[in-house]
Amino acid sequence: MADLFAMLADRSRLRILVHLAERDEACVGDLATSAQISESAVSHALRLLRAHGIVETRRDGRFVYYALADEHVRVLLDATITHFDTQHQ
Amino acid sequence: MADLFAMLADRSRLRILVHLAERDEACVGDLATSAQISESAVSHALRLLRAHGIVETRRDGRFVYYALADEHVRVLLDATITHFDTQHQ
DNA sequence: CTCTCACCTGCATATCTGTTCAGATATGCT
DNA sequence: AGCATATCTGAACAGATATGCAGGTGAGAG
Repeated sequence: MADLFAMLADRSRLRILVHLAERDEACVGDLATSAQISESAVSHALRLLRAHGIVETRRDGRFVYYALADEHVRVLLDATITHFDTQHQ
Repeated sequence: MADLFAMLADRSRLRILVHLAERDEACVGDLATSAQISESAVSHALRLLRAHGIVETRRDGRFVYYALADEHVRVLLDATITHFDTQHQ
């Protein structure tokens, strides 16, 4: 349980996950540009997320598409986002 | 947002928070024994949680009672707990 | 086969984090 | 005031973590 939260406790990973929650799936390069992180860092981050079962991959030619593996993470993110929206005006 | 998750990303703090979620409030010594952490570590943990607005304090004589500052954290914990219950049988 | 593109991986490093220890502070009691 | 209890604090150490770099892999195009 702490492990799950630990995966959400990093700005880069959070950005990636929020982008994935919005788009259903995305490839590494897109995530790197939209989240403003180097491709290497994105790759490292995705590896961790994948190892923890938070995202899953689909290969299509040269591209690897990542998506949330589990609706629960989306729910958790949504809940937290709306909390912050209502909390800080 | 990452900061909130970071506070939940530690076994000791999680234990403390779960105990607080069950009991409404508790003093440092009780949390130390029930969560099986040294009083010093509990104190450090509670200081962080307090600094992040996750718990709040009430002094009563020599005792300091801690409680969840915000229903949202309880909701988040409950949601995650039930998720893990349904996930792993 | 070679080249390019998209992505991955190991290493090094700098930074952060949690815990313990020792000592400080605060409160109540006699 | 002196003492005991409850909690706090700062320093220090060990372990974890995120990032950039340099090179490696896999897949399609020419």
